[in-house]
Amino acid sequence: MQRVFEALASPVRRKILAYLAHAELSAGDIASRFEMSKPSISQHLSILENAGLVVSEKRGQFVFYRQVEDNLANTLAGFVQEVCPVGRPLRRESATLAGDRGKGGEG
Amino acid sequence: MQRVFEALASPVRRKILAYLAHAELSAGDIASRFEMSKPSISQHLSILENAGLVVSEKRGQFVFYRQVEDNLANTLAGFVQEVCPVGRPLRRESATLAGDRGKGGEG
DNA sequence: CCAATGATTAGGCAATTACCTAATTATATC
DNA sequence: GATATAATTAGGTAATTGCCTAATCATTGG
Repeated sequence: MQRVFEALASPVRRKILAYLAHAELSAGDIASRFEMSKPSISQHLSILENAGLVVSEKRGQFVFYRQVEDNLANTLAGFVQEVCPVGRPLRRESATLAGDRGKGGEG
Repeated sequence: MQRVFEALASPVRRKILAYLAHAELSAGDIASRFEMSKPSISQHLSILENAGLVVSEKRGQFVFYRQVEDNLANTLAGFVQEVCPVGRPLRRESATLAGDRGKGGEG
């Protein structure tokens, strides 16, 4: 949990997570989206991986990164439950999402 | 949002938020719960306040702090929506909370 | 006004973070 | 094996963070 919040404290790392929201990307793909050296991005990726927010898989020359879906949402949801006085906003959020069930799909 | 995540990166600050989940406390009340100098706690409190997560109110000699309830949950919920692939865990969370409605109470 | 209490501001220091370049490791291709 | 490409590791530096003590500001009460 500490590692998750440390990881999220960086704008670069949050942006990486956003990139990985919809697609798996190689380290180079990610680095090319930032004006920053590849080693720096590699470091950011390892911080995200140590936090359990992403996993990497080597295929050939490339290392692909993807999100570990459950960890981020679960960690934040758990934290909110613990620290928020009542969790009213989350409940409101819940109502909305609950209303969606049956329209979208669970997975 | 950057300030919120920066604020949450510190264990001390998260613990302060937890203390403020159920009660309003003075700066001294909070400081007494940590093995840390009052000025340091004061600094942590100002970081939380600048992030919009708490507000302070001076009454007599004392400065009382309390959570700004909506901001934390809303910020995190918004972030999860943006960055999580599908939001499945949040949906599951939702189902639970939705099931609670009618039993507990909305406020 | 003067002393006591609560809290913040100021100033300084150690540890950490974030970045860079250079070097290394691993894979693919010839 | 030699070369090119992808990625990480190593090493170094500037900026930031986190903590402390001392000093200051504000309020209460004799």
